Amino acid sequence: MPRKPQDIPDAELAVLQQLWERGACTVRQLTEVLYPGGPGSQNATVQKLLDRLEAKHYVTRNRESWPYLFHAAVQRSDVIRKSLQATADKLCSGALAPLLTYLVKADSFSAEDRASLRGLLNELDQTS
Amino acid sequence: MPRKPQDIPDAELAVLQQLWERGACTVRQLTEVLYPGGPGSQNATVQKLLDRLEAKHYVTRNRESWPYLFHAAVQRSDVIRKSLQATADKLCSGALAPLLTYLVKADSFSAEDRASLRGLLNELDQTS
DNA sequence: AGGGATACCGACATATCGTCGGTAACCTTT
DNA sequence: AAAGGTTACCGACGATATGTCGGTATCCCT
Repeated sequence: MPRKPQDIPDAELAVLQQLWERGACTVRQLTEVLYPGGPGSQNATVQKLLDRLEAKHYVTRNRESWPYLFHAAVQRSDVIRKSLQATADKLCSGALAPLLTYLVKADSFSAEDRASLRGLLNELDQTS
Repeated sequence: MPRKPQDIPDAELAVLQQLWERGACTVRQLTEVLYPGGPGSQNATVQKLLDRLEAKHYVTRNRESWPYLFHAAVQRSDVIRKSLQATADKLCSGALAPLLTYLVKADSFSAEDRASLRGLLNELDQTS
C-alpha cells in the first residue's frame, strides 16, 4: 500500500493563506511575511513552494508584471470542500451527510450557530 | 517549519476500520482481510501497525485471550470529529461553523439530507 | 520436550517535504 | 553598454514519515 501525498502540505498552505488574505503578491512580499527576519535565502524556498502550487494549479503567476505577481487560483472554500470530501472518503465511504451530524453535535456549536444554519437550510430549500 | 505527522496514516486507518467493522480481532484475522493471498510475512506488518495504534491509544489489546484480541479504543465518530477539527484549524482558524456552510451547499447534499438535519437541530435545541 | 503458532523488536527502502546553493535571466543606473 | 543588484529557475540535499519485513524470543498444545 504505497502512501499518497497530501494535496497541500503545510508550508504550501501557509503561502496560499497569504495569497488569500493579501491578494496577489511577489515572492519577496511573501518571504517577508512568512520568514520575518530570516537571512533571505528563503526566497528560493518560497519560490519553490509557489512552483509546486502552480504545478497543482492552485496558484497562477502573472508574467506581465515584474517581479512576477502570484495569484491564488483556488478559493479557500474550494480547499475546504476538498478537505471535507477527503475526510468523508476516508471515514464515511464518501458520504458528506454523516459529517454534519458530528459537526452539529460539537460542543462549540452554539444555539446561534444552529439558528443561522437553519436559515441557510431554508434558503437552499427555496432554490432547489 | 518542521513537518507534522498525520495522526492516523493510511495503513493504520485500514486496520482501525476493520476493527470498527468486525469488532475485536486477532492479528491473523486482520492480516487475512487486509492482505489476502499474501505470503504471510505481513503478519509482522499488521502487528506493527497495531503497535503504533496502541501507542497512540487508538486500540487496546486484550492479553487475557490467546492470541491477543485487539479492540478499537476510539469510535469512528471520534476520529471524524478530530479530522474535522483539524480541517477547521488549518482553514478556518479553528471554527467549525464555517465548515457546515460548505457541507450543506455541496451538490450531493439533498433535500432529504436537509430535512433530517433540521430534525437533528430541533432535538439539540430541546436538549440545551 | 518438540513443534508450530504468535509476539516482539529493530531495521530498512522509499517518498514526502521543507530547505538551499548555484546559476541564468532580467531590470535599472551610470 | 557595462556594472550591479534583484529576481527566477533548477537541481539537490537532509530529516522524517510510513509501510514493510527479518530474525528471534515467547507462548500454547500435544
